[in-house]
Amino acid sequence: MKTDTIYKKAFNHALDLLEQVETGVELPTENQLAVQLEISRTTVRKVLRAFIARGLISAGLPKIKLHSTAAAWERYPDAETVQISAQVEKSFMEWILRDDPRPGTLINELELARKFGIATTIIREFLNRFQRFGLIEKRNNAGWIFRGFTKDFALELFEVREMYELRSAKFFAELQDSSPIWGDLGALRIAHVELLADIDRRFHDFSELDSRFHRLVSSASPNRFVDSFSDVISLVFHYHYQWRKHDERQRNEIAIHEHLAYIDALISRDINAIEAACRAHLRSARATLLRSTQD
Amino acid sequence: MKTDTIYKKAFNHALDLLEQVETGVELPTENQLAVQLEISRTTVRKVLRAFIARGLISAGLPKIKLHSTAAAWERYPDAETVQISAQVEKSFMEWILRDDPRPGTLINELELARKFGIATTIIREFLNRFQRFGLIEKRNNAGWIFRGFTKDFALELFEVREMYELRSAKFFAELQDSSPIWGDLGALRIAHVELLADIDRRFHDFSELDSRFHRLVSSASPNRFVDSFSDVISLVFHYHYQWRKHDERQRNEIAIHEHLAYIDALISRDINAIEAACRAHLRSARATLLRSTQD
DNA sequence: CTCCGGTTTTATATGTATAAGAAACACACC
DNA sequence: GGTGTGTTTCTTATACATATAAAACCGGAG
Repeated sequence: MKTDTIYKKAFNHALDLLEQVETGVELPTENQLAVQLEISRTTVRKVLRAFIARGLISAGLPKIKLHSTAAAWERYPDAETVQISAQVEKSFMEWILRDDPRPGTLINELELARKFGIATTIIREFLNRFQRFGLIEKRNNAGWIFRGFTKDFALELFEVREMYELRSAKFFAELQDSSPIWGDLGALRIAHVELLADIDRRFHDFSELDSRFHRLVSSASPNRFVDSFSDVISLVFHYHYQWRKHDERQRNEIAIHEHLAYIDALISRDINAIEAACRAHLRSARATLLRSTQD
Repeated sequence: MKTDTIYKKAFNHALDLLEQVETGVELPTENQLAVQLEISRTTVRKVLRAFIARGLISAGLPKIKLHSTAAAWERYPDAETVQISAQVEKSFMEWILRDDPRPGTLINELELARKFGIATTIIREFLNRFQRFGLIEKRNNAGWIFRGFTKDFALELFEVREMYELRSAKFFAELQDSSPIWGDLGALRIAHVELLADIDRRFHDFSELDSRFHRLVSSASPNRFVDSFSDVISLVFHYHYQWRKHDERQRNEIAIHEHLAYIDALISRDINAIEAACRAHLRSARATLLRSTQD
């Protein structure tokens, strides 16, 4: 059966909102809440019923916030607010990082399902979607093979990444002055500088910044195939950073400097400078990745 | 339950093989047949049992081909020899071609399942895999949207295709003289010439030749991401050719000439000539595709 | 006629069941 | 001891069931 993670997440979210209003105030309509919480009215009503049952709001109409005890404000744990299908990727990647299966290892749907404590359907669905990341391969009627986090994988990944990144960077430089994307780039530059200033403590925040930056660059000229490749890169880097922790701080510091050079080149709109900065960054990112491959 | 399409296909295949030997001849072992038919021994045995039941071969060991009536040689219809999951793509694309849904149309799993006469599980699995073709998009908890065979789609597709094709062509030109791929290219050239000679009758054979040629070019420098994109192109062209039939013969004739020029450029190994021929071909392919988009 | 909340319908997410097929095991024979 | 068939076990492909969530429908009020 479908899990009620959406409801639980909405419940927590609605509780946050409710906390911020005074006792006695009227609540927004169901439709308004549905829009605000980005869920259907059906679920909003379920949340409201729960609130009423807990004595947080009045039962009649219009609904009013009531004064209530602290216990009634109990939230659902975060783990219960994510859909199973979303958890699978995490479980799967963690399994790879932990068990470090050899390239060529057979992946068994049932075994994974048992290991992760979920139904095979979900595993299958996940594997089918995950296929595009190039780390697994399907053999008809005979299961899946883990291809491994190999040198080939890294090289092939970067070959495509370089094509895409250079393409996007060139489009970026041609953006109108009036484009709001320049503002986003400025904000991102500041975020980089701030992170750099506090690098010793916050170095693991870089992974997310990295992903944001590269997505911004490609957003200058949307292309569904390029965009979808960003997911591949994000995933690989997200987990890669966890894979090789030992010089993470230093690696990230270097990467931030490269990003800053790249950002400044973009701002200068000098095509040659952009290409140089972009290539320099990719070269060093590839070298880092290659160092942690499996073969 | 799982369908027995593998068995039926193997049955037909084995019947073809059996037909070619004389009555009284001993059959290969089960293991040998398994290798030859590319299936497991379990299924080979099922086929052999069926053959025995039909009086085609002897029951004891060693198994011998018997003389039997024409009726015993009945085959399973082709439609029953493909796995359901493989049929879905066909049904789905035909649905798109026939119903011509507007971009933005909601796709309903249950409705499709009923229309195609299969379980929703399979539709879901298909949609998940099909996502990468960029024609549909998933909205969480709210089904799928058909994005349409639009101008944007064609342009984005060709942008990536051009990057990939130029890259592969360059690698191709650097292939060692001794590489067997040159032989394949020669054979493909001949196939093109032959098709051209008989273009009036065989013009629909071009679609397959097109796909073979582009795959050969990219095989010079394997890259899983590039290769996987070939599937996208093949699919689009395969169905696109069916979409706009009216000047198909002429379009294909032109494309064959472009291919020949491209092949000759590859053989010459002249980078500039290759790039020119490649771009020329892609430009015309894109123009053709654009003419049949939806908006 | 637009928005509201009550009610009903439909669709998706996830679990479970099972036949078909693959793989492993076992024993015999040359 | 390798190869062959009989037998058993395990895995995948597919169908089906059901709870949750989304969407559609509806009558009433401002």
